[in-house]
Amino acid sequence: MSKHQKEMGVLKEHLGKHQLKYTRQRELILDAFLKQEHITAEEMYHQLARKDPHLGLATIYRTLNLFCEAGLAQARHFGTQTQYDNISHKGHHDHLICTDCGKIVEFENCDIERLQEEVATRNGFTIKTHRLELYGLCARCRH
Amino acid sequence: MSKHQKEMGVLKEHLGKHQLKYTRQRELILDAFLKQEHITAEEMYHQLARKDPHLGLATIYRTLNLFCEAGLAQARHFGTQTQYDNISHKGHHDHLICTDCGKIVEFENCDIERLQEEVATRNGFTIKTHRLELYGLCARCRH
DNA sequence: TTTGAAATTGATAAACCGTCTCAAAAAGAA
DNA sequence: TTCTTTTTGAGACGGTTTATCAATTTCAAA
Repeated sequence: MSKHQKEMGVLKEHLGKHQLKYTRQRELILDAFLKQEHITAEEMYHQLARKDPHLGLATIYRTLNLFCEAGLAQARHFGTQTQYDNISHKGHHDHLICTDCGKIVEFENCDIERLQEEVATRNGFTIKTHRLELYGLCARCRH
Repeated sequence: MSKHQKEMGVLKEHLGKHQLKYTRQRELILDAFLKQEHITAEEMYHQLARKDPHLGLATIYRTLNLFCEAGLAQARHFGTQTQYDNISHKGHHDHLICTDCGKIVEFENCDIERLQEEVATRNGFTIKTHRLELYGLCARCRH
């Protein structure tokens, strides 16, 4: 009995609508995915290698893309890799990044999020996720 | 006499600080880059092929990455390619990105920028640049 | 202006990420 | 069970970006 009844329901509904099948691999990958806020295919590959050493990387890519189509995940290109964000995981945090020492401070700001919504609405968009990074110098590196 | 005195100054200062040299290729690439709002390495490669048929693709990648380090450019990964944004072109533009069709809408929002400054100040940071990307569905893809 | 150490270049090889291919296996309806 | 369809795993593949390295260029010092 999984803890992720709701998400599993969403997935099964999507599978049903598209003549797709519910497989052991898809269940395994869904369980691992829902525990994360965001993950890359490569990370998941290593993470699941213990549970199923024969699970192929291609299957993980296929399945994460399937989750995107089902509305459970959201792909985001970060650096050279693709991050798959867990949509159901809220509390999105943004980053302040020091370009000198690499220090990263996480923050959350409701006012900014509200303004983002406004901008999106004005342009006919519906936001699913966002990414905000502020680059500069931290207090120590400014001197 | 270039039109881009200010940016060239920024580049030369960065070069000086890091024992790097000012070359014909870097000047050529900077000129081409500053005319664009954003460009890929491949696009620039073709664009500059007429002026210098022997200019290598690797040099373009190296130089665009150098511009990022100097604070003149900002890399953005979309799809399989990397877009190099011209920081100076506008104040700074942010992006609304449709995850379905890839459509990109640029926007600027002073209120958001002001709130960003507040967050930074509160954390002792001095912002040099930022990156804000809103991911979702555009009006057409929502249906 | 020449000299010489250090950085840069161009050409191409290599790495990297993600997708495609296809035979074998699994799912699921009848 | 049987049969059709989908999925899987393994590796090949394709496109983008980085690494390699000998030859060239820059630029500071003589």
